Amino acid sequence: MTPVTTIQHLSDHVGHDVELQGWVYNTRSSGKLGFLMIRDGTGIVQGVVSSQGVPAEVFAAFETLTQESAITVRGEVREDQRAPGGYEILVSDLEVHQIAEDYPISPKEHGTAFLMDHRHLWLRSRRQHAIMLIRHEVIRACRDFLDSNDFVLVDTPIITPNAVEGTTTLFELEYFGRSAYLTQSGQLYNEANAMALRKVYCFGPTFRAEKSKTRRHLTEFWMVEPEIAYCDLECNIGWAEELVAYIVRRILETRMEQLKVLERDVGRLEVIKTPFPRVSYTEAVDILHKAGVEFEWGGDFGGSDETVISEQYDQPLIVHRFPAAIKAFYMKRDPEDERLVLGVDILAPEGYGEIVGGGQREDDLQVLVQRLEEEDLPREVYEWYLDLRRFGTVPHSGFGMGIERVVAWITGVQHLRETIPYPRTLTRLEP
RNA sequence: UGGGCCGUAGCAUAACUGGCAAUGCACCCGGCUGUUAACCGGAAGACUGGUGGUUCGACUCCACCCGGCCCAGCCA
Repeated sequence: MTPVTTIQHLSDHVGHDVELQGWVYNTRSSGKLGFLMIRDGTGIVQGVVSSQGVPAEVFAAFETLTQESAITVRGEVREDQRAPGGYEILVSDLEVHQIAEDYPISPKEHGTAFLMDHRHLWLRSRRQHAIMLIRHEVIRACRDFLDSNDFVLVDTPIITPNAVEGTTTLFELEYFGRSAYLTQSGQLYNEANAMALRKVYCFGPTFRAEKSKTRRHLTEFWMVEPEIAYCDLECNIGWAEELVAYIVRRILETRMEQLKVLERDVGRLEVIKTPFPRVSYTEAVDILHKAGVEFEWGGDFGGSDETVISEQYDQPLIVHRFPAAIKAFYMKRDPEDERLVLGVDILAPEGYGEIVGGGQREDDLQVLVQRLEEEDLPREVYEWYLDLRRFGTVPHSGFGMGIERVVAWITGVQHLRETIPYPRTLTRLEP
């Protein structure tokens, strides 16, 4: 009985017969010598089919194979310098489960619109496979880091009755005769959960109906949001930078092969270490001025501003203490400067933009009520949230980290749409 | 929602100043016992996104429509 294995474990079987279950990635042939690239979901390996070494019907079966046909092959694992990857299978038996019809994605170049229309098939390609493995590892690293530091996963609702930040566009849905919205952040619920369980996080999909058409935006994306009771801005920054550094370290430890497939310059990742450089918003404005960028204190940074600022460093950059006017109502005022709030963003290097946003929350009932009024937000729907300031209010902080932006930065891909299996954007709902 | 660009064979591109729509890949047929996105030979495949206009003649110029991409705003 030939043991079944997977391509990622082939090196354990050199010199022995194995069985692989997979799909045809590509075929080549030199007359009576056939080369068969086999893909099995864990990797790609070359199979060699010799007309002299196999029964005639096996070689005939090889000749019928098309791209993405489903097959089982058996044969001896060999180490061979001529094989891509260094290992190959000397095929002795080939079982065809299905001959695939004309596969739309050829090994040559395609446009992104075409590939996105075939996203369900594009995921089989080497590059997308590598991105998905890294995405998985980024998510696992987030969970491992938080779990091992005594954070409790407490889920927050996807369907919500009102906006977290009134101004942002929400996806509205009909909920048994009344309006409801898809969540754009679990934060307000996180704050309640932190008062119950001290250190918590939520991890789930987030929805923004913004009409943004840039490579940095999706309408549906995944976010991990930690929230910590008895934690000020400094404490919050510490958690955020340790999380980011942990993720980078983990990917370098476990996914070097995938980073190679993506031709990522890993030197840019290997230098990442805490503490990250910090600048206040006001210092960041100075950086812009010194770089010759026209920018008025009080405004929000645009994508190109962020790039100019973060390019001064080879580390993720922590920007803190923003003007209150450009941040949400729940951000705590800076006791040392009333114009500012205790917010923090982390900008990824190499122009990948904001990967983390958060801050210390306003814990004073009167100030919070006043901020709601200033923002013209309906107080009734926030009554439960205000309860958190009536019953044992304490300093607390939290942040959200966008998974796709982190994956884009680590993998070095240009567009967020390749970092999620089925991207949802302004112009794309299928497949 | 503004600004810019683009729609040509299944895919990726070309066609100069308005004059017979071309090349590569994929598919099909044939050749090749070490290929590396193999290679060599052959065949097939297009009302050039839509509607109208200018012209002897439109892939090419003009108007409108449809679809997409990039940039900006907003954000993670």
